[in-house]
Amino acid sequence: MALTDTNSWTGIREELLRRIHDRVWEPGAQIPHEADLAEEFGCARTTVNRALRDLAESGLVIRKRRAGTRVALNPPQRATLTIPIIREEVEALGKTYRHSLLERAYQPVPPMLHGVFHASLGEDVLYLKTLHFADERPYAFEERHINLDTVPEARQRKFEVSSANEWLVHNAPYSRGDLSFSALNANEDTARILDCTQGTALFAMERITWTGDAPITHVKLIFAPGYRMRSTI
Amino acid sequence: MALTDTNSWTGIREELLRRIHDRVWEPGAQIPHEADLAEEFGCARTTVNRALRDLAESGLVIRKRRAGTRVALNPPQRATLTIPIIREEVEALGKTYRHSLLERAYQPVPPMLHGVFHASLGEDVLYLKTLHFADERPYAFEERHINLDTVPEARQRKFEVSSANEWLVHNAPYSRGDLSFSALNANEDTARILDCTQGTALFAMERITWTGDAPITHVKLIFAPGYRMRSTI
DNA sequence: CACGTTAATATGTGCATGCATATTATCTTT
DNA sequence: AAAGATAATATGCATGCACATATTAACGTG
Repeated sequence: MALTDTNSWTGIREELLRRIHDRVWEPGAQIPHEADLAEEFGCARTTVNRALRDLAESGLVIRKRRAGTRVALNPPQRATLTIPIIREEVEALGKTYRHSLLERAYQPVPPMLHGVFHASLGEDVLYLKTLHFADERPYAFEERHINLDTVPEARQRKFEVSSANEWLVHNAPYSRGDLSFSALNANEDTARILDCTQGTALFAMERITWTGDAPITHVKLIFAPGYRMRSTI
Repeated sequence: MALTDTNSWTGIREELLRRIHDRVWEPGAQIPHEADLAEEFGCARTTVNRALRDLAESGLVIRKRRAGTRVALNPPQRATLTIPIIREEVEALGKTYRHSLLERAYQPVPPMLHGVFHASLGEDVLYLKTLHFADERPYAFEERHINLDTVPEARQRKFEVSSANEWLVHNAPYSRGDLSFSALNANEDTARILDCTQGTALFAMERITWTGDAPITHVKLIFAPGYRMRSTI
């Protein structure tokens, strides 16, 4: 038995992981209580708890009070992806970033968003169209709606120097958000803006952020051809 | 000062969050040490530690030994997305799932994967082409390479009844993986297979999983038109 | 003054313990 | 026997303490 260092919580986590991987404990099976494991590893229950909590967080085991801990039947395949600020993403590629504001207007809430941005908001929505460049080549096209009820200060901002994204990140922290990714064919407009041929498959990301119950902003980002969003599990 | 319940670690986390959101502590600024906070909240240092650890995990604060804790300058926008087993995803939509194995062959490692599946593997790679259906309509097209050095048992499997994905999830747990998403235009083959017109923008997901240093499998999933991958922040 | 050594300090983590809480099993009561 | 009250139990969480470790600041020596 290749013993890992079993008196650190990470060590214990590794050992538990090994037992799950090696099917010492089958999927769905119950594993010993914290107290027993603590005794086996010769450590405090707190330490085992820490390890189990961590495994539960990553979805590998399911814990319920009184019911005990069991190995997850279908270990959900979770990936955490970091959505960077576009400027940083571009600069990380070693390219110079620039953005240009194509349009800034006060618009009625588009029908698509009536469900989230309550229709009662009337005209109080700021609409922004921005193009992000990497080394002077179009990188992503952004359409954004900002809820002025939630973020009235946005009215004063031109968003010409610093992008709306960065400003909002720093000034209107959100508590939760919905995110979705899709593929779409470039229409005439986006093809022109992103400098590609019509019909090209483009990667799109849509996001709505909220603070509490109030929507802050809706963004749709359409990336230039060839974009890949990467992540690790 | 709207006081939250400050003698639970979650309560303390909320209060700290509030101070960050309300800019009591500006981005980049140092926040008091655990000991001071513990005294202020009248709780044990451990409890404050727990709260701070959690905030650090979600990227809102940066912690360094001796250097202290400071509010993150650019709170990274992290999203955890769960990659479901296709069958479950389809069934969750209330549709009936079916898959069909289009091809099963032992192939040399494709050049694209030489970097990961070491070329020395020679022919020991199982290649699978699978089509997943939802209510008898194509849902996703899957191309997969399985490293038979790592998972020799796969040689015995036909993968006609249970899909390779499910079998691998249960029989070859991975320790890490690379994931990427992109958009592509349907070529003649994929258009035929997914029953759409050539050129349609399709959402694709690529994934390589490893156990330790040994690659297990590479999958490329191309979804039928209209697919959206959703997540929450 | 440059550079390596040492001390101070903030977080990281372990331990023993006790109580809280959710959930299940068991024991009543009707 | 069905329904409701009660006890048992496994995890969740807080406490106080001690020591480990990384990092910075201060110090001292050539």
